Amino acid sequence: MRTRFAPNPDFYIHLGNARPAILSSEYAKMYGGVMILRFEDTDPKIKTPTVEAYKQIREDLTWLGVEWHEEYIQSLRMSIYYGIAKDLISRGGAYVDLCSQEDFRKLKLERRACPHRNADPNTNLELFDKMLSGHFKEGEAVVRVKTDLNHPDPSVVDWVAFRIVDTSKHPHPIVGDRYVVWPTYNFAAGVDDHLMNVTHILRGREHSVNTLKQMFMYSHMGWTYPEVINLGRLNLEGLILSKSKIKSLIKENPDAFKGPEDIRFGTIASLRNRGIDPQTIRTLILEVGIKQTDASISWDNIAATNRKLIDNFTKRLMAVFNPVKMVVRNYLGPEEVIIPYHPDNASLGRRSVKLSVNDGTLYVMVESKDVRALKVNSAVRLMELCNVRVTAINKDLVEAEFIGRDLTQARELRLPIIHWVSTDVNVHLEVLKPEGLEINVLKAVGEKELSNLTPGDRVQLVRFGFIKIADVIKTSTDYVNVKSIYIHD
RNA sequence: GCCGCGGUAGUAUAGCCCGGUCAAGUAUGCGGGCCUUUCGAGCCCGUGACCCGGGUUCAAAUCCCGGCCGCGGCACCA
Repeated sequence: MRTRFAPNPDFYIHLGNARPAILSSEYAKMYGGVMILRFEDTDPKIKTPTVEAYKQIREDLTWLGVEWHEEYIQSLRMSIYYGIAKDLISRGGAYVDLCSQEDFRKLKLERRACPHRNADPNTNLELFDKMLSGHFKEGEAVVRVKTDLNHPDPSVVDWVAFRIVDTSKHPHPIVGDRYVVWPTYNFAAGVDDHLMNVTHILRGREHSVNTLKQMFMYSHMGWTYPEVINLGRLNLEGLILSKSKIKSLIKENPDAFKGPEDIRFGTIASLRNRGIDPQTIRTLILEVGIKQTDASISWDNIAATNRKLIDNFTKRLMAVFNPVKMVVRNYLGPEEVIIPYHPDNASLGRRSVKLSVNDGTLYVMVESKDVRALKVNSAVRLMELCNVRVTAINKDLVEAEFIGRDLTQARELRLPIIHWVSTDVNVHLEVLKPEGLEINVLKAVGEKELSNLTPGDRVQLVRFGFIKIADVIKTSTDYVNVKSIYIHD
């Protein structure tokens, strides 16, 4: 079994592109076959490839865990295409058409042959050489593959295999202006699938007519067409995948977006920046499978899958978003507590949290949401620290008294367990949370330990959700600002 | 408009080819319980779907026809 993934290197790949890529590589792996990566960069003018895109696509695929065994770049295979073209012309399967586009269209709709269709192969070969030598300008000549003139779909009728592109005006990023005669997608892909012995093609449904077109060429050449599986579109709830939409958004609001990798988009780079694990994407795509129907993946599903993958290996820390001060009188605990990073995974280690204790009084910050649930005389457990009874609730201050440290006691009293942050020893935390095309910036006070993280680290903020550290800015010894991205609950 | 492909719970998917074992499985979501450093994870219980209408048949999610809805294609783009 030999499969291939064949992107146009004109932009970043997104979740939708990941579907054929992952399935192709997975099937090849499953049957001990070979997976091919082929860059289809034969349009220097309209979908102009960019040098960065080749690199970016390789990087994204590697990150996704897609392994390929062979790699090709079509713009470096031009002489192969020219050779096959000559063969095809000699066999009478293709001809050089000098009609204008409009004239040909009219004839085609009347199901009539254009005057060049019946020229003999030698004349066509000469004309093709003239094309190659630069005799014709853009639009003056094309090579057409002979098909059924009565085919119900007009686009299939004698489709274009080569056209002229003025590469002095539209240079190709890899081969510059070396060639002016460029194969179309159907010619180049069709030829390569045969020459590369591709056995199974997995591609989007939008290519279904192309299979039909290419089969005419295959029959002229006496080749057999590979198995084709058309895949439906993949949507990602709440995120923009469309290449053209992303491009125009960035163009219209250059300051609002980071680039194609902005966390509000559905590119692979975006998902990576967002903190989604590659295995999450693989799992979901394999779950969706090879159906022809469109599928839309919900963020809930992504979050659930991702959470399962990372939860056990992710440190848990505390941060308070709408801090309210709490004083705990008669405090009989230590001035420092050691808390494991994860209750079930001891290998993540432990950290020590310095408390603000003064004259037997403990000072902490708690979440205003939790304060609202409190009543005077009710009790609550400060997670991993101690149990307290509330004595007074003022606007900006909750007064309480220490009643013990025991977790068992808290269990018996069925106390709510809330998280907290030390009043003196803490850091500022910003969480960027994408909501559609907006980004909400949530501010919090977090425990000091957050400043020991490095960008890229993922942590769980207890009772809030998972975040990915973007930046740790230490402006002075006292003030640390940690910037992060919200991943999911 | 023409050509093609689809429509199973909120979402995604299994089953459809080879009709009965499907009073429809799984994941996620939602509700509840146990457990726990959490409104998380895990375990347990519950919730919820075959687009509509005809036909074939002893029997239809499954086969046939029509309708509706959705998607794709109709380029000298890929």
